[in-house]
Amino acid sequence: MDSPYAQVAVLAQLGRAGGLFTYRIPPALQALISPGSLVEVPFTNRRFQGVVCSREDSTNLPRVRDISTILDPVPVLTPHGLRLAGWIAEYYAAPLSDVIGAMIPPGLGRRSVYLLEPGKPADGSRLTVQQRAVLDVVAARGRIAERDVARELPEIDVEKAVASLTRRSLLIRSSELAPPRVSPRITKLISLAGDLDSIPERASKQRALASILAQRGEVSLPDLARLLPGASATVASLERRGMVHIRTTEASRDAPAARVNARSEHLALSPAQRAAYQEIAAAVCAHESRIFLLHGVTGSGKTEVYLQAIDETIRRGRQAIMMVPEISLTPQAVERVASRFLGRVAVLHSKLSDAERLAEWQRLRHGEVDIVVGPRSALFAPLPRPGLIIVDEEHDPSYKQDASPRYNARDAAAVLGRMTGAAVVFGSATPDTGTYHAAQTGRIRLLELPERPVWGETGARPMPPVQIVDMRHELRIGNRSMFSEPLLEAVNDTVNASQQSLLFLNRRGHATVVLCRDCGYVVRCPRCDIPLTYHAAGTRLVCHRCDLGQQSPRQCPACSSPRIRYLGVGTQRVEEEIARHFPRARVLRWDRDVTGGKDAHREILDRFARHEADILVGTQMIAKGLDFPLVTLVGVISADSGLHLPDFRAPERSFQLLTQVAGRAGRAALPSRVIVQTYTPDHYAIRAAARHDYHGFYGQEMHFRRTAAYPPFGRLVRFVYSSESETSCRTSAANLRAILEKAIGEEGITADVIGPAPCFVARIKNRYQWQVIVRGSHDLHPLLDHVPPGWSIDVDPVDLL
DNA sequence: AGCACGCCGACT
DNA sequence: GTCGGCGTGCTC
Repeated sequence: MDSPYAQVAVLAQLGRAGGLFTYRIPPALQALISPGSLVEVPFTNRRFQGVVCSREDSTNLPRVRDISTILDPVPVLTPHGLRLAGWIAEYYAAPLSDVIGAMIPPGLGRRSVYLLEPGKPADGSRLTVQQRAVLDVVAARGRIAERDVARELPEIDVEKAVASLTRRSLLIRSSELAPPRVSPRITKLISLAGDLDSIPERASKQRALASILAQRGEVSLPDLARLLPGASATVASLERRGMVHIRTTEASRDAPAARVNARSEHLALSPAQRAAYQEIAAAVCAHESRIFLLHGVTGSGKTEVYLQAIDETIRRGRQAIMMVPEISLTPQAVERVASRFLGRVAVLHSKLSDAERLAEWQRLRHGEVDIVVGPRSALFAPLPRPGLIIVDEEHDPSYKQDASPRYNARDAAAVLGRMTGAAVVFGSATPDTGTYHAAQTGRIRLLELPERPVWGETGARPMPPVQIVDMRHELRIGNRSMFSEPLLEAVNDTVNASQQSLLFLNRRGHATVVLCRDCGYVVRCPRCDIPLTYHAAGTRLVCHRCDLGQQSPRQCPACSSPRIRYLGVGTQRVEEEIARHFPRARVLRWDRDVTGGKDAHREILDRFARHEADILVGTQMIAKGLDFPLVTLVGVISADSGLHLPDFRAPERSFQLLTQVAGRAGRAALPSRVIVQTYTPDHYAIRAAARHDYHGFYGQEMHFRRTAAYPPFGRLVRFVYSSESETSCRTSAANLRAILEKAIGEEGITADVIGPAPCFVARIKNRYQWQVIVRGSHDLHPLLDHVPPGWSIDVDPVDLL
């Protein structure tokens, strides 16, 4: 235990070499430091945070510096967390320090603080007035945050003075553990305190606000602001008149859980659900790290199986992780967990501030909650004894992180399960073909829920029939609109029946291409080369890759023709057109362009759920996990978008998306249907989705994958090079190909090299992207050591775009 | 990330 | 002849 050295993963982007450095543990810290400890270490003239990975008896390095301090008495990584980090770093060829950086919450320190270097007084040095002033402030305060110095000395260029001082070691820059400064979210609640009629006629805004209050009673300020822009100023005026009463409350930051006011009870399980539950529960009880694939059609009640398995886990004193693809898109599933296990759930969602995230992390670490729900990072929750790890919608590509470390949280979950003896459940209606293949070959246990169970008195809920509409036929009969006759009729019937429709389109905005009718010029993003998309709001063109916006041209930039045409459709255009066809129907749109406050997305869904609209138009965001009982029609405007992308998984993604969207229909007892518009009605992915036939699709897809040696019959590694110079991409890529071919020979691996070629996304923000892909039947890791720096390495890529 | 060392154009 | 560009490489 008294090994004098430690390997420390330094939490700074220190290029390659894994970011691991050896430090001496000073005697005073000997008893305090163990693997997983968060420490501060000197690094050149600065200090960084680092995590101790191991203790060492000796070192042969000529110069080893001392660990400065220990920042937290409790290790920030559990032993199994450290082992998981090691596996991820190795398997995904990422620096260990990057992996550990991703595993501990941001906001765990990283706050820049200055302090005087001990034993290096400033006196002998020549200092500018500015530098002197900065030193004085730091000396007076001891440790002080950079921004606080700037605040105290507004007239001084603090950054410049500090740069000079740190260069001479008169000041050193270090970081300190930021205390979780979770300031309470104060909400003002406004109510009417006087007589509405005493407000003068001409203060119309005040009268309007007061009448809202008269109608609704107490209303929160944010809610008022939504109803009446500029409400806070109006409230202030009313307050001066003594017309309103203002009460402040501390809103809970535990938003999703807090919204749930009633604890829900377990539902009765169908025989298939019960069988699945019992196998999972048995594995949990036996501390057996089995992996299950819970394959259940949409609406088959996978969530209820998860919930009861979680219950079993926590009753046995272990903890559960439930991963969901993207939390803002699956509010309903999250709320079910929160309401079933009131007060025992930490919800990690993307909108948490650093301080909030840290607070949730601390709650988990201190054992205050034993269930964590969140996106892929939930896998890193600091749980002492995980007993169950659920990966909901396991096929979802968002489980793969698209920046270093490029890990797949689903596959890492399996590894963590093995390390901790936790049961792992992958759930999906449309499993990843690789996962299903593993289940077929017995490497993981397959649990099937083939039917939608009957709950309560509502009767059977069959899968809705899917009608494929051939849009080529619609063109032939003279219908050039985006809606086929059958779809229009169906929407009409649904509106008339006071039921709801979902219209799905895989594309935001208004028109997809802005084109000159005379010369064919297409307006493109100057940085990414892709056509810009027309958004009706503000007549702006937006790049869907880099978000750059510009005005739509009045005339062609190339030939000055005024004949500008807008081709293709997006959600905004569908929304407008549908409103034109059905003027009496109430239409809502839900996509990434939805603006407004934090809860704007949620509000749209809530309004739709309360039947405040008849038709919801959306992108693939509406495909996931939503459950609206009144939805009896799902329309897919164009099933083809995405199907023809240059990626071998395009059919699989299309099949999954269509199946998921279709699954939004018929969640309750009402008869429902799905209409799919397509120009390729005979494509096997579309036909299989229309039949709700996963196994049929799987069979065809496996045949193709085997022939092409693609996963799961082969392994892939993708290498991407990015540079402002296309030439440098080209030469680097050619060089990499040669290196890889040589390495394949040397290592005796069966593999081939695909490329080099520009990525499908050929340019992003002025940087060209080139890729080289290796496809092989062996483990390809031995090749990775040969790859020169500058290449991003993606092991098991989820797309090749 | 910084900051060094190290080879090629415009200046006292 | 030097000052300075940022291209590779190292930091325990």
